[in-house]
Amino acid sequence: MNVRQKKLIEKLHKLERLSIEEEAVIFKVAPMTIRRDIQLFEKQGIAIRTHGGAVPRISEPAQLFIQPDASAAQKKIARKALELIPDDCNLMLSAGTTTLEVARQLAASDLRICVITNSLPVAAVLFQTKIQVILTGGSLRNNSLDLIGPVTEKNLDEYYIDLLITGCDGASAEEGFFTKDLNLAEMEKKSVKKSSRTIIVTESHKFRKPAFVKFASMTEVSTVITDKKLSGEDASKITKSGIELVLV
Amino acid sequence: MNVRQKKLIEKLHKLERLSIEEEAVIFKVAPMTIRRDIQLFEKQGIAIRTHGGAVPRISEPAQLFIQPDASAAQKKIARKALELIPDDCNLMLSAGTTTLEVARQLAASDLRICVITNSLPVAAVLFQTKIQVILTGGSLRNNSLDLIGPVTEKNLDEYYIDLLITGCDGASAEEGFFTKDLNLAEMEKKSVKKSSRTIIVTESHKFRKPAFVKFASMTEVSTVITDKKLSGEDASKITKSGIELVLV
DNA sequence: TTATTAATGTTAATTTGTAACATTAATTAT
DNA sequence: ATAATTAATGTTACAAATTAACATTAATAA
Repeated sequence: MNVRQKKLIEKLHKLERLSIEEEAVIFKVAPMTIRRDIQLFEKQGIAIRTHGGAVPRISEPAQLFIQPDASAAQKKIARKALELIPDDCNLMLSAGTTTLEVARQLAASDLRICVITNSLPVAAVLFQTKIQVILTGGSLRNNSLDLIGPVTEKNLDEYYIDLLITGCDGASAEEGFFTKDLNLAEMEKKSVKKSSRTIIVTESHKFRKPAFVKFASMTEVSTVITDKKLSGEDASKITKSGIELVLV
Repeated sequence: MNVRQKKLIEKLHKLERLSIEEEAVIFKVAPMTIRRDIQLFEKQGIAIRTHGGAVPRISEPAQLFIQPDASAAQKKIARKALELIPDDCNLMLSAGTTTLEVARQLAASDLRICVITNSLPVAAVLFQTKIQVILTGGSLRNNSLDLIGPVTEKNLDEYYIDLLITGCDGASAEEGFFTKDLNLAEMEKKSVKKSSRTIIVTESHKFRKPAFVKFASMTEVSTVITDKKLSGEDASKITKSGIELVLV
């Protein structure tokens, strides 16, 4: 491994793309030499060759943090949620795809707040932004990148929470909000009780499938943000119980 | 966005590579069509074009979890550390590049243990393995992916720890082990005191630069694993104070 | 139905990649 | 130190992939 190759690898580690033509000029060697370097890096699993260059190859643990992009509806819901977050507050963001989208938009916003979360993807998105991130401790679930268990709940006692933003696996205009996991429900229950205000962010189709365990009744939440496809019947039920309903 | 394009994106989301030739056959279209699809995906930031195809583009939060590969010495040290981990124990793995390498090797091992850590990369590496992962809560540091602070320390009280494996920023055969960060030192002190045994894993060059804050004196640790470049003088000092020294 | 637009296919020219061999630089043995 | 050997780099001709321009087909609107 020579100096040129080390410098090229350094660039890859900095997540830079390599252009064969450019690097050949920089190092004053034939393009073929850079090409051979890049072939070596690909064999070593460091790079992926592109047409005319190479890009860094991301290692496996990092790939676990890839979360699918949010739907258009989720993006709109998240944008609306952001408007309801006061500056300089303690926000609890629980795990979920819609809440992750809230985190993404928070990362790009000017809000200076403190976010408490049990979701590793949320923490990852907010890492190295203006936002202070606090992770609840606890057991890492084997199927999703979030923390649950008695210690997670105990951790919540350490903080004052102004606002909770959470999603749900299922919902009902009469009953309230549901999740599929019993342990997760316990954690959500505690969060709802602890925080001064609760905003539910969820796509409207969740209202057509109540899930396993209830973690909050409708009257326990302050605001529900969902999309316009919500049935008129459900909408009126929610508003009648005095809950703020925002349709996007 | 048509059906073909949706299916191609699905593949990318599953982290699969696309081959223009293959996909052209699968969807019974001209290679040019697939090429155009892939051009679109690149514009959207979903894919990176390679020579003859495309690979999924990893999103930014995931990229934060990329940690440089361990050195040859670190790999050897980690391998030795693994031999000293009993099956069915509670292991505390603190944050650091050498401990991360221990985690990588643990992930590939047959050990069935529970790992408590304050490092997000360690948690990521051990995610979805046989190993149960517990994260301490606390504040996410802005420069490194680990958790520190009073709540982190309080979290440690919740667990019994058989063995602590940790690295250091600096070391001295007389004084003991050091770290650069005051808050981190507090956390490390507590870990050392809590755990029945402590193994230090560190490259020998750390013995030539004592760092800022001491978190453990030499007699508080059980074993030191380092490379053979350790000076004979340091080696004899360590063994004379009754500490097990393993040179790899 | 026809006009218009969008999507896909086809082709030739360009660029990039490969493989084989030539040349130079670096090691090793003598 | 010099020759022999090996490794690294350069050069060339050829193969493959990409691009760009235009032709064709399918889809949509007038």
